[in-house]
Amino acid sequence: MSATLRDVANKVGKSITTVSRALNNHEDISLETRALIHQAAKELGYRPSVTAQRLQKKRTDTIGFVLPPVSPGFSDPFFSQVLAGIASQAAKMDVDLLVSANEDKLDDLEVYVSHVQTRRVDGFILVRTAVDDARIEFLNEHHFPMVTFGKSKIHPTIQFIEVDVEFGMGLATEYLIRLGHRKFGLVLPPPYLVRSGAMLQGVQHKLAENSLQLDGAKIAYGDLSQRSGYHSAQALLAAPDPPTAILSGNDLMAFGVMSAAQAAGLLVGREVSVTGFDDISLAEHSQPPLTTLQQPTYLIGQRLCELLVKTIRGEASQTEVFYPSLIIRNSCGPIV
Amino acid sequence: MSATLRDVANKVGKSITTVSRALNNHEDISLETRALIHQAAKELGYRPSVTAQRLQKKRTDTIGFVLPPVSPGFSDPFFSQVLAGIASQAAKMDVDLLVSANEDKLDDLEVYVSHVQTRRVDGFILVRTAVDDARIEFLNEHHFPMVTFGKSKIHPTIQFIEVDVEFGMGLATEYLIRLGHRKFGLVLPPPYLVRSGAMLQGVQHKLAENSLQLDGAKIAYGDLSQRSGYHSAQALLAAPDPPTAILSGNDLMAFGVMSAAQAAGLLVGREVSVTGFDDISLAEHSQPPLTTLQQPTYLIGQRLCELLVKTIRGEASQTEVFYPSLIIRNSCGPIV
DNA sequence: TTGAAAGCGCTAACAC
DNA sequence: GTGTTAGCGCTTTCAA
Repeated sequence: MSATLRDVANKVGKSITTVSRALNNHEDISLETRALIHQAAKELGYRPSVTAQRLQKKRTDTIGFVLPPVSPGFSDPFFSQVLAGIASQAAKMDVDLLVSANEDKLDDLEVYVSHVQTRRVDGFILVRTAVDDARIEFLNEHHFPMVTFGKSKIHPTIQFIEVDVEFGMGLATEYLIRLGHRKFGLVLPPPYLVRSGAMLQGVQHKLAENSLQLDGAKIAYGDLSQRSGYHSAQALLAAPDPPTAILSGNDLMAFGVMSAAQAAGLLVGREVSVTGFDDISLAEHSQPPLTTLQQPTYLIGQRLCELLVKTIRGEASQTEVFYPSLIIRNSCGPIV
Repeated sequence: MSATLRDVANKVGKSITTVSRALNNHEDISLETRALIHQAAKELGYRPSVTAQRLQKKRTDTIGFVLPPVSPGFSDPFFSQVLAGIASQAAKMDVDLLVSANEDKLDDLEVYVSHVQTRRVDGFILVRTAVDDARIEFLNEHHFPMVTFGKSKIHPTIQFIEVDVEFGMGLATEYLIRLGHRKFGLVLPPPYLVRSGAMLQGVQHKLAENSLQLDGAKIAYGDLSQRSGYHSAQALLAAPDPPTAILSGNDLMAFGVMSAAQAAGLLVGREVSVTGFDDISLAEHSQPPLTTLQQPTYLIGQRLCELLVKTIRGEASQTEVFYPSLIIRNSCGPIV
């Protein structure tokens, strides 16, 4: 098949070792031989076998990413973007990206355990940090490198990239208050996600600052799909004294919220205001275009990867916090 | 770190060879020793090193998937779904999935070349089959296993999974004709994609069957993003004698088309009809909900993976063609 | 039924 | 500067 070190060695009449070192540009090989060997390698189309290198180096130069569970039919465009960022950065840093999914309904954790035990990857990128996160627990116990998207409250020392969602939701809330809204509804991500609680706090703090408060009955939890946004909003809107503004934990749910409002005969942006979170590309072209919180999705992916690889390599690295910005479109309007 | 064969061998006082064979359930090891060894392995938490296995077996048990180019800010939910399907099937078939992206604007092909040369994967899944596809050309030359999503006209012998888009577009066209439409516009995928030409044919054939024909000036090509759908539709709608129905090559562009129509003051589903292709989950909740062609995205991913792995393993396998079905929602209506 | 030995392709200590 | 030797963890002849 493909040329090996031995082939190159034979061709130039040197030992395998010499060839290896020449190709890795070690100083102890004469410039002359180095050039000779590089030349020969090129002619033979030699490329090292990564597998052999991995065995010898006892590293995989591979990082793992487990797709958030997808009910067939639903997938979050947000994470596709993050993944694209990770993949691009991985190429730059010369590591491979191993993407996995749960084998059907197997426990999420199984995948991580298996990958660790078989030494398939050098570290993991975790998304959707949970309040009590079994993955973090497990990896931490085994001193396995990881970075998380969203800081873990329980393990604050783990490297992370964060979007300050509390700040973000505060921004949206403030905006809605200025528009005159006083009755708010929330459609949050599942409560077991760290992000969910932070979002709630963001809203509550901002309301408190303005001497307002949130009716506990006006908080709904979805599963991040439009469908769940739709149903949550239906309930919120059907209740007595319905909210005039609904903040959603992600854009997908916000789309569902808008649909529900429209199905209820409400004009979004006039009779009811809706905000999202993420600013996926669809948000710009929804009907009406969605007011939402933008986060640098692709960049986040890149940073996650960079942080992890640096952590693995023992290089200096630092966590990073992004502050989302409010993108004002037409899904919110002044209270009538 | 983690236990190796040697550790197990030492523990039971047998040779490494015996342990290896016992663990792989070779018949030539007494049931007794086998049980003993399995027991010991379990106690030590032994798991084989995949890297070592790969070196020895000269296979990587890994398949490659290169993300379609993503302009940061744009990513097609359709492919996230496909990817999820691939990943789930990969887990089932016990192979790893290596996901790559182009390092910035490097030629798409580079990634494939590099992976082949360094023997990183055993085969590739290709999406977005092009009319003249350099990737297929290259892999074929090197006798490297691959499956494509969408049959290649030039290399018809390569295994593929196909959605009959010609049939699909025919379905949509027929539906629109029945609604009374006579003036059609098209927003197609880039012409270098096999799919683009097939879609055009689907429309043209159906029109011809009904003694209608398509004005060449009413064909626009987008890049699969909403944005391009928007601009294409703007042009189509601004021209003299504009179409009353616009068929789009994917849902994302259809969203853009709807936005453009709405921006031009047209009521989608009444004054202008729009269809999409893919039926991504957003389609159900767009405003208005999009009439589109459904294809079993997740399943397609699974089949692609299955087909590739079987091909690699030399098992019997067969290409498969899916026929999309028309999902009628509210973006189309009778001609007024 | 079991073990010794070789080798997958590479890197790294240690000599010369 | 360069080569010899060993070894990463595994599978697989081939003997015993």
